[in-house]
Amino acid sequence: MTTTIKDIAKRLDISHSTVSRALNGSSLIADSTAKRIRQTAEEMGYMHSAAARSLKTNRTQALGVIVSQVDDPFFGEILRGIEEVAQNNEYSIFMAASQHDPEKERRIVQSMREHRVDGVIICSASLSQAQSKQFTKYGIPIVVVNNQSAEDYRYSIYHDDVDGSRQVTRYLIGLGHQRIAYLGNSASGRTNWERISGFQQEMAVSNLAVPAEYIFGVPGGGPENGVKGVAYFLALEPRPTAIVCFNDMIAAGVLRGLQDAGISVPGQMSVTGFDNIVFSEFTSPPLTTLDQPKRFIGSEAAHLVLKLLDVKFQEETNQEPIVQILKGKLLIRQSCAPVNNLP
Amino acid sequence: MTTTIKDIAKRLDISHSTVSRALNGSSLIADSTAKRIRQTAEEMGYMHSAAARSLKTNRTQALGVIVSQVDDPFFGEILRGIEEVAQNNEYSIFMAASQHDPEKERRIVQSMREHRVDGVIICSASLSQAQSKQFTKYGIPIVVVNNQSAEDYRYSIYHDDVDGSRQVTRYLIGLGHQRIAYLGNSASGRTNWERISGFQQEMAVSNLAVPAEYIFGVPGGGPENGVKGVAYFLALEPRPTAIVCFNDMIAAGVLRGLQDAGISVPGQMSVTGFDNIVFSEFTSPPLTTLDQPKRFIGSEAAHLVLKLLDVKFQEETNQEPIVQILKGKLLIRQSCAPVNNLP
DNA sequence: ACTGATAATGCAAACGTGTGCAAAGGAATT
DNA sequence: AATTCCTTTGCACACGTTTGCATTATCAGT
Repeated sequence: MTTTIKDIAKRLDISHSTVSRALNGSSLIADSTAKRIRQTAEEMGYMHSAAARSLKTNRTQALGVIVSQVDDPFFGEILRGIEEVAQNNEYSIFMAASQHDPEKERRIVQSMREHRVDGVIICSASLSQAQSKQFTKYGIPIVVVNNQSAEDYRYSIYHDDVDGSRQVTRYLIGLGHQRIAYLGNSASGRTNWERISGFQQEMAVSNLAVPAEYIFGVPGGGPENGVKGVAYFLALEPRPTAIVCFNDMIAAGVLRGLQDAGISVPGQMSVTGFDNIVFSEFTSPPLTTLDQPKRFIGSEAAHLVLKLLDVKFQEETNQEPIVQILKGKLLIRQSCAPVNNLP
Repeated sequence: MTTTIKDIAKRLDISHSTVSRALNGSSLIADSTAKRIRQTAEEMGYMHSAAARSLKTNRTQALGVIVSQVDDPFFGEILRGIEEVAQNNEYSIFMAASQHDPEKERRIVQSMREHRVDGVIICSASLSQAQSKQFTKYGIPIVVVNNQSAEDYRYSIYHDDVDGSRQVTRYLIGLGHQRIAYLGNSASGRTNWERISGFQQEMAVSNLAVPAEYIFGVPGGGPENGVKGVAYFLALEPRPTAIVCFNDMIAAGVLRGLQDAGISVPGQMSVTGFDNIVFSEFTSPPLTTLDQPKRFIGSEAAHLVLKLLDVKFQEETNQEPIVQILKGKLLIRQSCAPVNNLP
């Protein structure tokens, strides 16, 4: 049997309420008795029952984190940021992957409601509005990271994809490129639009034309789609001299495709990635990419939920939406070069 | 207020025990009333209180997963395997990263004990014996995945690293290599030893000598260590013609180092990885590596804890240790070639 | 020595469930 | 019509905490 607060009380011939207070550091209890209690609690291997406690307090000290895929290295880093601040604030995390499956989403949301998580962080999972309402309806605060759906959430952390995409494009333009193509991921919503938009804005600033066929979308964010995309662009006439890719995975596929086609990077074609996932440094050539502060995004998201959970905050504030937009930084490596032969 | 079982009872002018039974599908309740109850439960947006329930039942339907790093792509895939079967069996998962920090480990173990997780899966976190005893002592079953420490656990899932390493080495020998070096990760315990051991065994089978300086250890599993390692091997005389790397990350670093040194792969040097993490396919050249069934390892681990939790199993069995050893498969890509100029 | 205030502790109810046992209501058997 | 039996429901307690309130012990001030 696990030892309870009452066991300790009995052993010390004391009321269990005293034990409870002592263990929670109440100032009501005399130092001497508090000390004795803590000591025998230790001896008996006592451990709080989170269940019993949260039954009374309506707090579980647990956060729910919903991610679309755990094995996506991008989420891995965000998760790390979240986990770190959760841990530092004595919160545990419930993790679940939706895999873009509505039925799984339903079950995840249900399970998290049953466990009465104090708050929820949704990572790029395009969770349906209906599901997320299940939380807000019952007063469970939600923070959304890099929201993909068009729906608006009150509290969210974004990466500034427009700005990031502009940085990348500007760099390429600075290298003298004029025929720049964009390879997007149609399966991704808002993120993709904003990256396209940033690309177009920056091109427009420099009065560079973007023919419609220079913007292409592939149906996913994996490397295999980069291979597809590059095949498309190579068939174009005139051919672009640089390709801005939706993310690093796709860019890796593009590099592979170009190599197979015997086109040297960056000699004959410049390529950029996006996100700076861990291995983008080890493609060949190393990928010039936009370093998105993933871990920081995660930790900010966690800080935000915790803030929403803070009683002081709940009272004082007018409950205005909080949206935090973080900027990334261009990371220049070796996949881009100046155009040598202008058209 | 969240609606409780009693609210439903009151609304239907019925006892709350009847509601409880109906909602748990007890056969005692008449179909007609059960139906009415389920329906109004739905209407009122009722959701079980996991806390209250587990207070009575001593079951939380939650598993703890301790990992050393969430953002390691290797663990990401294992996690996915775990998460999938947990979800399919109505279990939630508590995730925490130890970061190799003993203090964090302590807090994680405490938190999981407080939350009374039904079982724990430890992934390559070299959790101290003292901490893991905290679980077993209180009857919480543990399954260990790829245990690094020398300590023995009753239930564990291993990858057969000896066999994997032999497969890789045999392949290289088959290509005609005779001077083969091994680049290990000294920070990793058992895994590293076994991979070295497999390497040596296979070399011995073919009567090939392994000079002491051909086995080198770097202090970590990241790519930067691959760069270090390759510098060491290149200075050797005679130089090896192939390098067997501890894992894909290190191999990626080796590829980078070789490229910087102007040595072509696989023309002048063959390189192998280990694990087959997602991007090993996108290094240049694509890495020949040992495909470790990571997702499967994860799902097997989850199945094993669930089995340990099963009452039937607990009764029937003589409680013998269960150790499952899974074999990986050599994945031939383009980082290895036959030796052209034998010494 | 008595009052009043303060510090420390105990009592008991509640949180939302599950479940053994008793009870009620029929239906079936005698 | 009385008995037995089965089906369905309710009663009441327990799970391990927290917490408002009452109670006791302690002590200073008159």
